[in-house]
Amino acid sequence: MTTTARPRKVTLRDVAALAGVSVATASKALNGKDQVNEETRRRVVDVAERLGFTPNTLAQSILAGTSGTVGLLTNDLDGRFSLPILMGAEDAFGAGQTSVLLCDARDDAIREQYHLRVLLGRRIDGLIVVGSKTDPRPSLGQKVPVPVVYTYAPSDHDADASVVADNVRAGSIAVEHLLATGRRRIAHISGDVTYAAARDRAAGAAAALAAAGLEPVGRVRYGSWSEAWGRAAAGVLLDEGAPFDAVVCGSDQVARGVLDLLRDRGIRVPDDVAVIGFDNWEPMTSGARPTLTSIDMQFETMGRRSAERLFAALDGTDAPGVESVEPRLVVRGSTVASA
Amino acid sequence: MTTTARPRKVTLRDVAALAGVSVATASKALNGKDQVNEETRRRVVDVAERLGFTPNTLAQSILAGTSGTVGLLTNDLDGRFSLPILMGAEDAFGAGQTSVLLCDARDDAIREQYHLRVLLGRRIDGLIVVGSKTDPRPSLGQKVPVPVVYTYAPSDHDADASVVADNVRAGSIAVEHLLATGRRRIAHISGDVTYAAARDRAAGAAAALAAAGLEPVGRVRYGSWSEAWGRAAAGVLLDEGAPFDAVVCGSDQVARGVLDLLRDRGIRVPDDVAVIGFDNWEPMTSGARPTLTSIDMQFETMGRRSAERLFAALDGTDAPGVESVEPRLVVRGSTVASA
DNA sequence: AAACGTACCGAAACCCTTTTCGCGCACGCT
DNA sequence: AGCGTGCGCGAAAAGGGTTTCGGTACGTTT
Repeated sequence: MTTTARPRKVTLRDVAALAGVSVATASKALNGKDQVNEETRRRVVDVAERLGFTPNTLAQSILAGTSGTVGLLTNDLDGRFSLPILMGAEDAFGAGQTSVLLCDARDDAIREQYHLRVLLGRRIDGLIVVGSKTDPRPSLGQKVPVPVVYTYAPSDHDADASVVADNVRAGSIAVEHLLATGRRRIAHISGDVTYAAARDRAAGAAAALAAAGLEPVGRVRYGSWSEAWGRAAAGVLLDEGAPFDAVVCGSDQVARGVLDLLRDRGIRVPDDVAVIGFDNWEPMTSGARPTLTSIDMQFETMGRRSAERLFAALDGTDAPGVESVEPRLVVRGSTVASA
Repeated sequence: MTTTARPRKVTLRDVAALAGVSVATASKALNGKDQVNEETRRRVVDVAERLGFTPNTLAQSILAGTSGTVGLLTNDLDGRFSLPILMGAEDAFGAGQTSVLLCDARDDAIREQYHLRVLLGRRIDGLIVVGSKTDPRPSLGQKVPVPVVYTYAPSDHDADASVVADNVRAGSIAVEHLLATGRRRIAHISGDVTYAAARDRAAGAAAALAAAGLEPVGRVRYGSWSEAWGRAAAGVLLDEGAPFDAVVCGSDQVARGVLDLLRDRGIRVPDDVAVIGFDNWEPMTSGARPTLTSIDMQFETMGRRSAERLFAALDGTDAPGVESVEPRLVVRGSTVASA
């Protein structure tokens, strides 16, 4: 238990003293301000380096009025959606000199309030709130004295700024791709109906079908976001006997289940039936046989955009409202043979 | 572009003024110190509430000398391993009044140095460094003036504090479980040989086999951490003809591939062959047919332990050294029929 | 009535850095 | 020699909160 007394933090005063100048001069020397002799500056910089001086950002912040930090309040830290968003945001901020304070509220309003207090106490310059579902979430309201950007889940208040995935568009893109590959009889096996993401994707898919003057094969089958559901639903679909040449799946996991069952039944993909998923989740898409075509929701872009809009809000140059991020089609073997 | 002039932050001075007391009294009133009349206290608290006063933690920190924040420096933000660690740590800290500053160095030493400077500038009280592989990583050295805990990847310096997954033990546990279910001819299909995790698990498995007086079926087959590799290796294993009744797989993804190929070849799991994976990654284990028995490396526990050790180090009551977290067996259908 | 105690309150110092402003000094010019 | 000029540096204030210490007012004791 050698309590090796950690060296007291070295302060600007120490540097100044050792360099034989005042703190004011030391400060100017280190910050590249003029009004300081080049020779003096060298001496100060030298001492600072030798002492391992690091300016206390806290003290700078208190004076500047801005802390150079933002809060990242997530509700779904174990989900795989919030992670890329987090990455994108951290990336966008890290490039500047903004640091990220991470909090996980675990979908609990009490915890959220608690974290909010702490973050405000730390004088964050802004806040990004990451939802756990795509469904709109209650706004933190106007009581928060810093700009807020909601992402993944939009705020239910119009005047707030939100960045969301465009699930409706994603649904359309999926169907349009299937149509482009010559499919005409398209079934839809989705996920949990209580998720707006499931319903939105279905709506987009339906719209694209209607625009092409086609009828869907059966109605959308909702269930859960699991492979088991994908297998079960695909089995039922086959047993019902209505012919189909493509299946839009609510997520990559569901698609994976569908693929497995089709394979079991000896149905060739993509020759007999094309399959497409959502999320472009690499472990699912690359492990599948054949590899899975999917719609990437661009979570990382969402994170970056959230950060960018937060910056804009800090400058006072951000129009509130919901911004959708365009999804991206990633073609693989489950829809196109050569891919 | 309604630049709604955000309300200037309300300070203790404002509260004091409005309550008709000095800042000192206001401070004492709000912090529950004695030496303040109960009636005065009520008045101050009341005003503070009405003004939405939040004490400036930065100012408190500058005085206290400790910031109440810790750095979480990860190198693998997109990996699924660091995330639960992060959660565990955030959880352990969030319970107290410590906030987490998140940085992603993306395995780049330059970026790491940069982030380190920033974090030290922000006067973090401690630092957790999350590696991207389980292989030892270069120590940040003694230059860092705050306690550091390395996790996932241990530091290569003995005097540092590290928290790691016990991959050797995990390998042994896997084999012991297979032996307990009556298996005797055990093959091993691993992942990328350049990963210490792969080699450690293999070593543990080999030790457990040897302890039971058994020979492995063939040598460990290294490849990559993918389902495709699992399928390929399982195919080769079958074609070689040496009988086996169990396969230890380097990861859940590899196991999934092995399961798929066995299924293709009409081999029954777990009746003919048992399969076990590592990581207990839910999307893999639950989607597999049958569901996959796996060894949970307890990442979340690692995160929590890292936080706890960091706390201990702050108290000066932490012995340096590497601490292993005990893995946990999770039995499912791929090794036991009834499960 | 004078001395003493006590309970409250407030001025000021402190933490660390930045920034403004003024001072002193050396130099060049008249 | 005297004056103006400009450069280099330092004193001091600011920023928000906590804490120490001194002071005030009131009630109590002798």
